[in-house]
Amino acid sequence: MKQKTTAMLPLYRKVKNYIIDQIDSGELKPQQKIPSENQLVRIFGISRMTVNRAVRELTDEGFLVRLAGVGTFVAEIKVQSHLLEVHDIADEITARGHAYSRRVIEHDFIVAKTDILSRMAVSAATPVFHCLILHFEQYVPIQLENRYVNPVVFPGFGSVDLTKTTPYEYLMRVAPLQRAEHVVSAISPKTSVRAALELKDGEACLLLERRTWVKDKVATYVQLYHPGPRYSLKDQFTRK
Amino acid sequence: MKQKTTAMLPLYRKVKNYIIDQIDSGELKPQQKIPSENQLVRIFGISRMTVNRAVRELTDEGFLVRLAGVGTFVAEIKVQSHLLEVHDIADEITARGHAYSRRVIEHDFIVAKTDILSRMAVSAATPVFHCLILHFEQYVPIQLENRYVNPVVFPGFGSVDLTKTTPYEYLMRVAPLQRAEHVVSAISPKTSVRAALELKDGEACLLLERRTWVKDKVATYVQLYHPGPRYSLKDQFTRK
DNA sequence: CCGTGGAATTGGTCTATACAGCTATCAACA
DNA sequence: TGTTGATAGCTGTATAGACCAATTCCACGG
Repeated sequence: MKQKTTAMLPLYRKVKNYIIDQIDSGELKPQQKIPSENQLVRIFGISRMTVNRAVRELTDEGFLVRLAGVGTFVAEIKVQSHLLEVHDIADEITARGHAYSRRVIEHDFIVAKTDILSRMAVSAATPVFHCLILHFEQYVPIQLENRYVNPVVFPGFGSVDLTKTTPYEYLMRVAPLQRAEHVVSAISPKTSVRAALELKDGEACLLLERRTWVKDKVATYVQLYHPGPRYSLKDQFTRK
Repeated sequence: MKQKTTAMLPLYRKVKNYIIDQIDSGELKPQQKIPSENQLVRIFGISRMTVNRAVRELTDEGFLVRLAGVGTFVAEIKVQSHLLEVHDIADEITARGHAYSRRVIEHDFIVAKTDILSRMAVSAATPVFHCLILHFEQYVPIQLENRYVNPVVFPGFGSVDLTKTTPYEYLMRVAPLQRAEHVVSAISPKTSVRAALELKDGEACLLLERRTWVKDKVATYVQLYHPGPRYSLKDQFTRK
């Protein structure tokens, strides 16, 4: 029986894991310098070509940034890939040079309905954090954020001042995520959503549902409602 | 003045370009075997490690598939990356084990409206191919495909029998694409679309617009309409 | 006729070494 | 004081050689 134990991993994979684990655990933080190739050579007792491959691949994958003559550094958290990058809506809007504002409608600690619970894979006895925030671009509502947060992963979320910090900002600062799932669909909004987004009768709504994981636990489940006439998702890619 | 000419590219990059160019030009087709590492060593007169790096990176990037003891082959066209993979809807449905069928509503050679022309970056004097196809999953309409095809890139598209071949199948066979753009939005369908997709009054519609490029020319522009209640886009990613 | 056991081919990994180019530092010099 | 220049440490690329593992194929023997 052939097991993929750590012991039989190729050396360059071990080095990659060594570095990734330090980033995940927080021992290595963004901007921080990692050991040089020659230091890693000494640490592992392997050749520099092998270390080089490990570090180069992590760089290609976006975890590290290298600067010849200076060193190798942990990259800023990258949470994108795929069309659906995980961004802060506030950053996005200000990046367009537009005015951003938001209104925190709810921020509480609730026992969620069963459909939410099942999506978060938490037991019915566990209350979860919840918030409902309306985001404005140029004073026009552009996103309604209905978010559920797992208190096991983010125990401090209840005491965050969401008027000063966006959920994104807080969650990213506390724990880097490792997995995400997106579902995009078009819906006819319920009246409450329609009212919030100032949609006319019959106008459609783009719903983006996102689940993120931290250490194999669902960290958050969020429903992002967007006004159909004023919002679209765009994605480009070129190869080579 | 330092120019990034071909001459001063690193060797492994030259090998990568050599292979990619053969794929792009059609000299190497999917499934086809490429020269072995030792053959490339002889062709370029460089060391195997360098060839290995080139081929390994192309494999990581999805252009090639390797099989130890057998050889290296050109991968099936990968036109994904990002959430919005470019697939054949027919394959997708049959892969789910469902019945697939389609109805070709229109297939013609028209002078498109200005908004279409501008999206395709062709002059007003140039007629383009057009087709309108309704796709069914289990005999229920699931996608309305409104496609415009640049005759400069695909001169033979007008004479394809779309009841036997899907546009995707034909287009992919004739020319691999190099760039794509997707825009996802939620709309309230016009009556014609609503009727085709058998939507009830007030039901939303998920619109996916896609432009693809071949050799810096817009090859196709397609609008894909989906019934909101019966369709969603899903995307997952895990790192590591 | 079938299977078994090399041998050849191919990819996967690793080593030891080399040289080029870039950058920060610091000492020597004008 | 301010500039120059050497140097040490870093990444980037490339080489030649080696061993292993997976696969294919063919010759040989039952």
